[in-house]
Amino acid sequence: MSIPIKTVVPRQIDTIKMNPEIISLVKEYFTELSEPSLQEEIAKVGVIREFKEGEIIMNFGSFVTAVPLVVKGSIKVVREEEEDNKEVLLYFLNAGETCSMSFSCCMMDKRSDIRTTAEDDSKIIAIPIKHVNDWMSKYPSWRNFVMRSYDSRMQELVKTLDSIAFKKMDERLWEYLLKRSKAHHSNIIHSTHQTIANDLNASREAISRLLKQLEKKGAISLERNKIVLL
DNA sequence: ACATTAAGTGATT
DNA sequence: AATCACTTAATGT
Repeated sequence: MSIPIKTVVPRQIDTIKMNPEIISLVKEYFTELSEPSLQEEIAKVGVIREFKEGEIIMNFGSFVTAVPLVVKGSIKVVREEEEDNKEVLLYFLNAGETCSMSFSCCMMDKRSDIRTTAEDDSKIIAIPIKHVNDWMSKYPSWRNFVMRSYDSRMQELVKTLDSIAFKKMDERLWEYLLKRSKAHHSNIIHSTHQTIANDLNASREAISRLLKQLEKKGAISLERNKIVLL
């Protein structure tokens, strides 16, 4: 049988289709981006991408080609210490948020210092970087949005910094658990003690013991691969 | 039933 | 609090 070769339909430049799904997602999760013309542009150039739980979205060293607007799920942002292969958990990105690191990477045209993985099944609107810059001068709300996400991310980082510097492991663990349950909108956390230990740069045994204490206090209950906050 | 992986324990530094 | 050297428990094949 012969299959007719499909010719590429030439696309009119001035009438790129808007993706209506993107418009409604922006309206729902990024209310700050209120200018209709901005929303339209996002709907034209944005691409919806979905990631399965555990999937690596961006690895170290790769060039950042798009800025993500997270609309569903949770994304884990991690930095690696070159020397001894250790990871530092920077933060989780949830719906309605964006990655400040990607802004700076794309504006400096730098390779990524970080790795992002889908903590949950996640969905993002990917904005190709060339627009990210254009919109900075074109749309005040976009500029504010970028600035504000820098600011809140900075605060977040300062918090984790002094958590590491001044807090004991048990407090850090508790904060970590709260953060994760919040990110998943669920008080059930699916994770091994080993993974938690890696995120907090602690040993597995230490985490196991601290979790046991929390269980005794009645704050959580433990099962294999599962922690339930009470 | 057996192998593999996760979690628990105690001793040592 | 880390590391080691186990043990025990849960799960996958």
